[in-house]
Formats: sequence, structure tokens, C-alpha cells
Amino acid sequence: MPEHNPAVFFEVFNEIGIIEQLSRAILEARLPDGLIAPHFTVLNHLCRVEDGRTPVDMARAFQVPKTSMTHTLKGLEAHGLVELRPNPEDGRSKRVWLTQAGRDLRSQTISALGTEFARLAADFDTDRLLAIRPVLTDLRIMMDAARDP
Amino acid sequence: MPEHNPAVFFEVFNEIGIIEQLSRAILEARLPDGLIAPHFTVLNHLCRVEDGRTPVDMARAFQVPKTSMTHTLKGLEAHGLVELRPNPEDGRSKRVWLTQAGRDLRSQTISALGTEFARLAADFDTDRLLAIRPVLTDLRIMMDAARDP
DNA sequence: GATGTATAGTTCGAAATCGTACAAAGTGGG
DNA sequence: CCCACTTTGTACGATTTCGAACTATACATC
Repeated sequence: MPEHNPAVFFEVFNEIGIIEQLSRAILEARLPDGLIAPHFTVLNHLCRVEDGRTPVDMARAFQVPKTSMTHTLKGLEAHGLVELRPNPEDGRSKRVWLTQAGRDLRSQTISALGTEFARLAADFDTDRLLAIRPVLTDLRIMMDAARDP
Repeated sequence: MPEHNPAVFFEVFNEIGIIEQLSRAILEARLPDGLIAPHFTVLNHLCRVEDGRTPVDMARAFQVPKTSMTHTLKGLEAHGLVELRPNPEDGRSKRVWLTQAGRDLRSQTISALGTEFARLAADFDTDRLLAIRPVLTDLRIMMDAARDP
């Protein structure tokens, strides 16, 4: 029978919190001055998913208040990495478009992280990462759904 | 041969980042007003590891600047959850001691989270969490060590 | 013991995060 | 059309995070 011990969740979340902090430090060390993790997360999202999203869409996607998204986008715009244009289909909202500089920075950063992670991977069995990824994904989906109302 | 694809790291860190955000939201929703995740993390650390640590020790343990630790401890002290006393062995430093209220709050919060997580666990196979925990721990230890110099 | 260096903690200012309140634009019922 | 209600984005203030500079204490080398 499966043991539903809450402590297991607690310990997993504890480790996840520390790993998040360490990986964020690695990422931010590779970003140009003035840019931090949230900026890159937005760039990455726009590249992977789709250009032309509205700020509110992205705020919801990242579970952050829309005021935080406004702030992050303002920073990206100031660095010429995204453009905000009015939404022709809705006078209230805007659409966020990547600039070429934005795409380039995202690519360069991922490359830099690739070599950094390759150094780490030398000391770590990547198969174990492959194994936990689907569990993390399911956990994330489950928590996301449990938070809907 | 193990495939050292950097993308695997990237994806794992991505999921971890989202899960961290969601779990933090769950935690902070259960904390009394004015207390946030870092406060609880410190309380938990002092309970689990040991009382009487110095602020710098804890700043290093959590990978945060010591100024942030000063701020967090000030908040905990204002709520009567910890006490800071001078370190008799070192005139520069202080030692952080839990109050009974601090221990109680930690226990109560963990209990509350227990029922919350039990609800989640109903929809999730805890064996999978048990399986990924050692991998996360090893990953955390590896990253921690890789960051030493 | 004197002096230079390192460490612990705080103060201060800048940037980030986020809740509240607001203006502008959309939506739906009468 | 008019009204209430919702949604989008922003301005503002409070709190958090964090780097730089500072004080006080410890240590080490002479």
C-alpha cells in the first residue's frame, strides 16, 4: 500500500527549493548585467511557446502578479530584447514581440549554460535526471491543477 | 554511454523552478501574516539541525547574503520566534536561539502542511516522490560542491 | 605587543516583488 | 444606448533582496 507520508512532500520541496536557488545563481551569472532570471524566463517562454502573447497571459503562465510582469517587461524593453505593441484585437491589452537581440541573447545564454551544465554532467549520471523529469512534470501539473479555483 | 545532453538539465531546472514557486505559495498561505517562506525556512533549519547557530552560518547554509539573513532574523525576532544573544566564544558574532513560540509555530505549520499535502498525495503516487528524492539530494549536493571556490 | 588582514554583523541605497487602487477598454442585460 | 461588471495594464507604496561600505572583534605575523 502506498504510504502517504506528508514528510516526503516536505523533503522533496526542501531539496527543490535549494536546487532552484543554486540553478538560478548559475543562470544569473551567465546573464548580461542588469538582467536576472525572470527576464530570461520570459525570453525563453516567448521563444519556446510563441511570440505576441499579452502580458497577462504570461503573468498567468508564470504565476506572478501582473504588476511584476509589467516590471520585468519594462526591463526587457529597456534592453531592446522585446517590443510591446498595442493589440489590434483588444484596445486594453498589448502584445509582446521578441527582437532579434532578444532571440540572440536567449540562444547565447542557452549555449553558455550548455557548457556549464556539461561540466556538471561529467560528475552526474544523466540517466537519473532523465528518470526524474517526468515525475517532476507530473508533480508540477498536479500542483498547478490543484490551485485552480 | 550516458548522453550528456545539457537540455536535460535545462528542463529539469525549469520544472524545479515552477514547483518551487507553487510550493512556496502553499507554504506562505499557511503562515501567519507578516511571515514568509524565508522565515519558516530559518525556523525549520534551527529545529532540524541545531539551535545556537550564528547568522553567518545560516546565511551560508541557505546561500543568501548575510544582509538578507540579518533582515530575516530581525523579522523573526520581532515576532518573538527567535532570540539573538551574543556569542560568548566570539565577540563579533551572535547566536540564534529558538523560543517556544518559534518551535510551536514550526510544528503547527508542518501539521497544517501535512493535511494540505495529504490532499495532494491522494492524487499522486508517493512512491514516485520517494524515488526522486535521493536523486534531488545528490543533485543538490553536487551543485553545492561545484560552487565552492 | 603592534600592525595588517580576515571575519561577523549592521547600515544604507538600489532594485525586485507584490498588493491596492486606478483609468481605459471590453462585455452583457435591460 | 446605458448601465453594471469584468478585464488589461499601470502608478504607487510597502516589503524583500542584495551589494557596497562601515564598525567591531579576532587572528596572524612580526
